[in-house]
This record gives sequence, structure tokens and C-alpha cells, in this order.
Amino acid sequence: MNRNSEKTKYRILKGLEELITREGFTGVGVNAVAREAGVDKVLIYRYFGSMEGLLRAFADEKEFCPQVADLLHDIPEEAPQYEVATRIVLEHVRALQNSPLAQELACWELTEQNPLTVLFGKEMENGAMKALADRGIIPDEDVITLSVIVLCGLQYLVLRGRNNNPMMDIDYSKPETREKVERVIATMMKAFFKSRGPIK
Amino acid sequence: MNRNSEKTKYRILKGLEELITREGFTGVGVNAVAREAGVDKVLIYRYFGSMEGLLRAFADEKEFCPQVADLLHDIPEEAPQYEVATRIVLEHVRALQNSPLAQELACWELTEQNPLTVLFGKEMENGAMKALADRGIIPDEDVITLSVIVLCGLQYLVLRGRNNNPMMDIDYSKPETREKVERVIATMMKAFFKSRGPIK
DNA sequence: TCAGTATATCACCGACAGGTGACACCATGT
DNA sequence: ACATGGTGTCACCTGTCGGTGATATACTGA
Repeated sequence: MNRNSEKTKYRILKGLEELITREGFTGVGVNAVAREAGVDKVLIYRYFGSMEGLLRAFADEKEFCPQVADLLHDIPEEAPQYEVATRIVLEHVRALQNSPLAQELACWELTEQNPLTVLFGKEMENGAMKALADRGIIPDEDVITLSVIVLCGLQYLVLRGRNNNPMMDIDYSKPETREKVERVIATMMKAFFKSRGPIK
Repeated sequence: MNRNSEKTKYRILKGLEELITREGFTGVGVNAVAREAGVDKVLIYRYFGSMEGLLRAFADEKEFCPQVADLLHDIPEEAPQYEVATRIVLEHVRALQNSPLAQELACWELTEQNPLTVLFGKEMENGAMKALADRGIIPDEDVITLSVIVLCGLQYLVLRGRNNNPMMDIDYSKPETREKVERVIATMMKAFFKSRGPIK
């Protein structure tokens, strides 16, 4: 065919991404990836050793977590912590919502352990914290706990929504619902901070 | 073998449950179920028509959602709403934590649509609301929204924890972590209610 | 030009998947 | 005794899976 190993590797990696995005992780396999990439499957073994190796390579090459910090540029430096925390959570979820690939990986992570899901999980975990650290904020434990719970909750709702399966009519993909949810979370966050002493 | 169709059907259903619980939903298939049940696979087709039919029958027969209402007997009638809401959420999660089958189905639901996952989803959705209705409580929209988000968040943490994959060290299976989480949620719920007017 | 190497193709293997048809068994009622 | 119908067993089909060995094709340097 094209007799260019770099290009072939790229096509394989792209094929994997395409396949996960379109068919979901259950459809991933050596044969399917090779078919999708328009490449003989033996090349997957040659260049990546095995399916595991391919997943590892894919995880290494790809950046799953959005640079949340970039999305917070419009928040003034002196904004109260609860506002920053709220925004980080919401932006994170927004990013997930815009990435079918990330959604699929999040589901995959709940189901199976492999190089890709493990690395994806780690990256997801660190993403939000980095955003905070970049602003010089060291939130206390309770704030982290609450933020993580809310973040996970919204994440779960997004994942459920993929199958038009909204929980209690909370279809996060509908703008008006999202606005309501965001309002509730903002209110709650503020109230939570207030209840723990004067807001800083 | 035992020449008793009812018993055979039961064995097949049990085999399915056993298989999902032990191997996860990715291992489910006609051959695997038949093997697990110690039965010829042709009987699955005879008695349930297809794999889909078997899943449907399984969903119909099984009660996934715990009777949360029963778990609230120790809450006094005059307890404030935020306490009831908090308890319902926590008991719900507790139930999920104690049921590997339910955990697996929750993951399956995020991945695929089939009679079983759809019915499971619906049941899960209604469970918590029924508990509230049984107490004559009609919570307003915002309370529902917040409760669902928190519930989903904890659910997500439980599912992640299955693979020893705690998010931000929030390993919900560790008692001390769970206590902390429950305390944070209780505090938050109370604060949220307070911020919206005098507590009823 | 030609040998050597990197690259790609093809054919094949055993294992297992979902699915079906033919048959053996056994408990009935007649 | 015998036919009937519910029940269980077996063999077999086609397709796909992960994985591998042999071979063809194109590029490269001497």
C-alpha cells in the first residue's frame, strides 16, 4: 500500500479512535481495528506487539483531559473559592459532554482494566486538581470531597444521557436543564461554603 | 437430565445471574449462560426464544431496587426534609454497594441498550422517588435535582471503586471515608435547605 | 544493477460465537 | 401396547475471533 510505517501506525491509531467513538469499546479488537484502518491486522502486531500495546500507545499519544485551566481565564483572580470550584466542575463536565471519545472511555473504565482505561482514569483524576493548583488554591478536604461527588454525579448523568436515558428527567444535554442544574450547584456550593464560616 | 421445564428455566435464570455477577456483562452470551447453568443452549432458545427474551425474563423476575422505604423506619415522622433526603440517597448507595449484580447492571446500562438494562434503569430511577412519596413528601424540583446529582456521584464512585480505582482517594468502601462523605453531604444538604428559606 | 531490508499481503490455524435440525428419552392418556 | 407431546442430548453449520508463518512487493545503499 503506502509503504510508510509512520503513516501506517498513524492510520491504525486513528482507526482505533474512530472505532471506539463509533462502535463503542465493546467492538474493539484486532480484526475490527485493522478493518477500520484499512490495514492488515498483522501490522498491528508488528508495530505495537499486541492489542495491549496498541492501547498503551494510543493512551500515550492522546490527550484526553481538556486544559480546564484555559477555560477559567475569564474568572477574576479575586473570585471567591466556591465560584472557582463550581466553574471547574462545570467546565470539566462540559468538556466530557463535547467528547464522545472521552465518554466511551469513561464507561470502559468502569468495566475493564487495560492500559488505556487506567491511564485515562489517572488523567481524569488529576485534571481538575491541576486547574486548582494552577490558581494557587489549596482547597481543604471537604471542598474536594464535595466537588468530586458533584463532578461524578454530572459525569454519570452525561453518560446515562447518551442512550436517551435521563435520570429523573435531568437530561443534561438540554440547555434549559443544564442551566437549572448549574444554578442549583452554584447555590449549593455557596451555601456550603457559608455554612463553614465566613467566605474567603 | 431432570426433565422438569420449570426447574430448567430457573437454572438458566440463576446461571445468568451467576455469570453476570462473576464475569461481568461482557461475558454474557448464549453459550456461556448454558455452560454456567449446566444445560444445553438449545433450551435457552426453546424456553426464552432468544438471548433478548432471556434478559427480559430475568428483568421481570428479579427485584433490583431495594425497598429503600423499609430502611427509613428509624427516621421520626417529624424529621426535617433535608434529613430524609440525605438518608434516602445514602441508603440507596449503600444498597448498590452491597449488590455486585446491581453494580454490574449499572455499568451495563451505560454501555448498551437491551431489555434488561432498560428495565433496570427505570427501576433504579423510580426507587428513590417512591421512598419519598411513601412518606407523603413532595420535594420541589431543586431538591430533586440536587439529590439526584449527589446520588449519581456516589454511585459513580462506587462503580469506580470496584476496580480499586478511587477518585481523589475517595474510596467509598473504606468506612472512614464513607463516614466523611456522609458527613459532608449531610452538612451540604442542610446548608442548601437553609439557604432557601426557613427549614420546614 | 543487485542484494538486503523494511514493508505489506495472503493464507491459514484452532477456538469459540450464535444458531438450527435431527434424534433419543420419558411420562402421559387411551 | 402404543401413539403423543414435552423434554433433553448431540452433531453440525457459518461466521468471527486472536494469532502466526510464508511470501510478495517496494525502497535503499553499495
